[in-house]
Amino acid sequence: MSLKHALLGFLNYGSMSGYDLKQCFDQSIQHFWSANLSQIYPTLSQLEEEGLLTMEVAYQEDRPNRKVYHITEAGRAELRRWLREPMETPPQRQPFLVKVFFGGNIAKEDLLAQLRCQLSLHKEQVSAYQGPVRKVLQQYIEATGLAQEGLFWGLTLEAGIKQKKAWIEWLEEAIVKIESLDMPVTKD
Amino acid sequence: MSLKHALLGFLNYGSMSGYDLKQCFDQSIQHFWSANLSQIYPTLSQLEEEGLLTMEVAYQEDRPNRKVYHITEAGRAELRRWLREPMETPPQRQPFLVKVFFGGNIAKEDLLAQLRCQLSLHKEQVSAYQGPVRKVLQQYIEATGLAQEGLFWGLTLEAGIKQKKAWIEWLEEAIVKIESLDMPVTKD
DNA sequence: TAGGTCATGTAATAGGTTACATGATTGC
DNA sequence: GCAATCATGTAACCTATTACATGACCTA
Repeated sequence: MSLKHALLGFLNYGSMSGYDLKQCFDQSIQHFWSANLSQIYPTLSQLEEEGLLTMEVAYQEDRPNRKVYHITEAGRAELRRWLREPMETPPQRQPFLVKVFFGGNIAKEDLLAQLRCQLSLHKEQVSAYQGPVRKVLQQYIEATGLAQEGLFWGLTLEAGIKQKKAWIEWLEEAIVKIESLDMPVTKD
Repeated sequence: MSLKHALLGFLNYGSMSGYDLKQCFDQSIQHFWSANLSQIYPTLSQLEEEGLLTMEVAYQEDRPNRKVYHITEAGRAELRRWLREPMETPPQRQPFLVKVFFGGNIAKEDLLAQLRCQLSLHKEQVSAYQGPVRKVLQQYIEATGLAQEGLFWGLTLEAGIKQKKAWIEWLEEAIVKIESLDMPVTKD
């Protein structure tokens, strides 16, 4: 499970609570991975049981107490083991392509509306990646002073941007092709 | 759920058994969707209960009997409803990028090995898409005589190829960047 | 005779989402 | 007064994967 290893990865930078980890996810890897608190908390307990983390309660006044997790040597070893482990390319499910595949069942204009909607969403996202997301990553690099890792973080963003751009290109071409198509208009 | 609607989509071309549907999946949409028989069978029963399909047993000698499913008017309506329904872009989880993000924890050569492995896998897949997968799709178009839908099917293949090519480009660039990097070699 | 095709399923497990629950403090 | 932030969780549900079960026929 990548979630486990992402948690180990962040905790290897420094000890944190589940709540903190959620912020880390949202601020630095949300463009290719996300997790809910309701998934993070039980997973942390599990990692503790497995001896990959230890937990310590930080008592606070005025605020709820925090459970601060620390990575163990076994945790570090497991992280490195996983990072080196070979992997295949997991099949990417694309529900949108299911719609295109069966697009002959609806009117041309309805299909085009779908494609145009996806196009604008992907354009928004790529703008976000190139603007705010990149900015937050940059701040993250400066805050941690991890220049070396900053390069890897940047690479993951580049990957996201490339993917989005490929979608945009394809959508634009698909729209043109479908527009110039003779298709029955009456489908209800 | 896209699986349900993919099943409806195929059954709208013609009545089939679960086993047949599995072949349809493997022959025409496996590059963006896949399903196991153990998932298809219960889903078909569910669709029948919902009144979107009807079932008829085809008795056979020498072979196990087949359960042939037919789409109903309600099923067709549901398919069209779903096809027109607006959707966002589902977040794509990329476990490989998690590895890159935390790549600073392993030796440069180990990371490069991972990138090169992914590169060769994606290259293999894009070749398959441009060769055998395209061929099978072409045969499917000829067999069904559905030229109009053939265009949509082709578009989904193009999308897959674009995605793969984007990955390949990114991997090649990433490899070059990481190769020219000064990194501590000793990580165990 | 061993493995593949045809044809159906169930059960267990894993991974993720959504809803629900609690409760104090801070800012508008 | 109301929403957001901080901080933790549980429970139900959905989707998908893997393993298991059956059994006949066909091909190498």
